[in-house]
Amino acid sequence: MMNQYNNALETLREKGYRLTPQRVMVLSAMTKRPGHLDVSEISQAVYKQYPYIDVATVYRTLQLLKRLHLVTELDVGGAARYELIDVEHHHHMVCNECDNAFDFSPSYLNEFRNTLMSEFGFEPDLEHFAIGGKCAGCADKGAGPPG
Amino acid sequence: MMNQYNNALETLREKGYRLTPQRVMVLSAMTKRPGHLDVSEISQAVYKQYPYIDVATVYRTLQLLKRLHLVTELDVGGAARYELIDVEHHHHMVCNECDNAFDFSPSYLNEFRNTLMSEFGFEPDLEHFAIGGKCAGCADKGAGPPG
DNA sequence: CTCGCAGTTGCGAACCATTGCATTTAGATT
DNA sequence: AATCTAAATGCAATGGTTCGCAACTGCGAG
Repeated sequence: MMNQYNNALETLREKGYRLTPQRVMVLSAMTKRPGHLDVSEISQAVYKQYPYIDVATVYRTLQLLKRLHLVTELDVGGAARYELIDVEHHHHMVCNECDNAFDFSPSYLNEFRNTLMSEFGFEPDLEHFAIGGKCAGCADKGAGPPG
Repeated sequence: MMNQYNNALETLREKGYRLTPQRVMVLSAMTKRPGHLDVSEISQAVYKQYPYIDVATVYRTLQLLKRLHLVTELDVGGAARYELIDVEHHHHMVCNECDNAFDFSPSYLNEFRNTLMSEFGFEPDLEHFAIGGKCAGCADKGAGPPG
């Protein structure tokens, strides 16, 4: 069975990127603790194995993995969060109130994508797609006035 | 005629927010120089009138205006850029290659919004909406391997 | 016109993320 | 196993943005 971890390592190797211990540890940490992790969570996990890794390296590794479509980045609210891409990959709705993230299928965006491409020749990057809003659980509060 | 500047001031007042000189100057600067401005551009413009305003205040003002839907924020690539909301308001496609921003009408998102709401009860915040991608002018380059 | 106070500002520090550069190293070659 | 070199790391510095808190002020009440 070809899991996300091995798939990621294989992809790196076959694209000519080095399999450094740092990269392996980042991937390993993300595999052991799946979900939407921020950089400090990933770093903490790696520190347990190897306390000397630099944050810059973690950031650079995540950027690389993002460029190769091996992780997705969630940019809504506070520190960015990362997640290994599922085989069955999906997008995110992030609630501005409770900060929970929900998944939705890329198919919902198909019509939108097609329109942008045919009308403007603009090819939207829907790999890294997240949308903010208010989830079903959170009632109407909004940006209230001060008084 | 009720322009964006006066409309913004009026909205602030009627929601109970104070019309401080700093806020007025930020709005004035954005009115005089319309388009997608980053914080340093806005600050520079304000400095000409009043050199002692703090960047934090500019940021806080822009956050407030954003919450009130008086400006839109563009978060793609480098420093965030802000723009007074047009009466005929629109969204942005930002090219990841050349960094240019193009507008598109909210109507393109209607179907998408409706689907999210009916399927998940999730109300997407499409006021602050920007999408990255590759514009018609920029050819295929992509994330190439190192060698 | 003065008073009072919640809303704001300025300042400094903190935080998240990125970058330049010297040093180290993965992995191919011999 | 020793060598080589482009790629990657660590470190320190930088840039963009946010936050805590004390001082200040817009504006409504008296």
